Amino acid sequence: MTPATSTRERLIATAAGLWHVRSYADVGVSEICAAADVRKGSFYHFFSSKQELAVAVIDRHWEEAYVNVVGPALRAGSPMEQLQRLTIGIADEVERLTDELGVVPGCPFGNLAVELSTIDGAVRDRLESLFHDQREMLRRLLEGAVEAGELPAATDAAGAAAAMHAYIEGVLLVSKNANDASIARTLLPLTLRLAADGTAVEAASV
Amino acid sequence: MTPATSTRERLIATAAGLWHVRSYADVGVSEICAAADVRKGSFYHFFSSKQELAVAVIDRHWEEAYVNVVGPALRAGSPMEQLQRLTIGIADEVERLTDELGVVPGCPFGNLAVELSTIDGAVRDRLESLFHDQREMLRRLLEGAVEAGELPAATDAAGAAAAMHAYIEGVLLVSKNANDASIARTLLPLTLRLAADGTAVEAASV
DNA sequence: GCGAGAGTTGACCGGTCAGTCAACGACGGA
DNA sequence: TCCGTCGTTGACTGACCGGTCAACTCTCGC
Repeated sequence: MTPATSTRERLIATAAGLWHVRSYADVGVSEICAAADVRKGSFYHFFSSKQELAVAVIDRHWEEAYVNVVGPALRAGSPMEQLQRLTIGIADEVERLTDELGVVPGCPFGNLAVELSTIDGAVRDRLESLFHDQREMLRRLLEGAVEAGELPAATDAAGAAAAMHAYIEGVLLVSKNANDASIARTLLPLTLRLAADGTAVEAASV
Repeated sequence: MTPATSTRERLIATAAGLWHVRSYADVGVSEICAAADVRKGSFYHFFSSKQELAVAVIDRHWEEAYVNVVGPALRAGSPMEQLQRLTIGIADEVERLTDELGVVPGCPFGNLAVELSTIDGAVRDRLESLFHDQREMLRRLLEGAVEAGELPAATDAAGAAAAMHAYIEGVLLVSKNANDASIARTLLPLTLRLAADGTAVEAASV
């Protein structure tokens, strides 16, 4: 018989796909089980609740995103080149998922954050820790860019990293609502503008 | 007896508040009715479905946002000053709502967009039209800034407006997940960086 | 051969969901 | 005075929700 992990893995992968395209609330445990060809009793053998599956799904999404998008972008080049390749890689992934799923699914983390952050503390905490890691990754890249002379020494790397992270989430949100992957393609490269020292444009007095 | 509009208005206001803090799926028609002190039969006298109420709630949120935030910001000053006051006004509103509701509620439009855009076409379409109007508003401000010499003539106003809109949505998303209104306060002023011509920073070859 | 534990099964639970309906005022115009 | 309409009421529906459970099978160490 298939190994013990197979059923559990199938549930995670199935839920990840269904929740990404629709929403956490709209796809119930029964539907996930049916799609994964697993009986409900088995589901609760592996997960104590729907919420616990959600946490596992979040981890799975990040593992896959790291392997398919983040890792390749960081493999070579100067820090700013890596950042640029990261934004392009995200746009590539949006297009790939759109073709695969027939709809622009948005960011799996942002989707769950919006739907559950004020309702489910466990999911919110996992997402917050993940967002923190993502911002840290961007911050290290920006600091590397400063060291390499690609950005001014006065750059606020942590602030810019937080802004870039928020921007990427926002772009994926509006692409999803418009159901238009080309929006991500167009807007994501502008992420780098947030790394620039904006003192000139921010100097306008209030 | 109270005029005909009162019950309907109460339902819209109650649903707007509950959905903003929690989520569309998590707050049902019965709970809205109970909180608004309306019987379910009356609900379906005014709205043919939960979805129809959602559309009315979206319109209501925009009316209020325009009166409380957008209108005041656009009342005076140069275009760039107006933009800057808009970002500050949004941060003010986030803090006000956080104090009032006890939690950072995020953007009511972004929240519904993420939760429903791939599920409910009517809600998606209303939000898309609203997002379009918001981007147009930003575009006009940016074009005004170009005319006033506050931005270079080569500025892509439409592109920058789309980027700024996405950025604001993203900032509200991450503030909500972190449940920290100060994030919005810190990040929203950086919106203006997206208006700048980023050719220098975007020039890094891939 | 024989337990033990992991994995599986399908029937089942109470509760809640969005939505329906027939009956019942209240009230304004004819 | 009567009637039509707008609003209201509360009981009701069928479907589905997340979750439970006892019984069963399979595999593996002993």
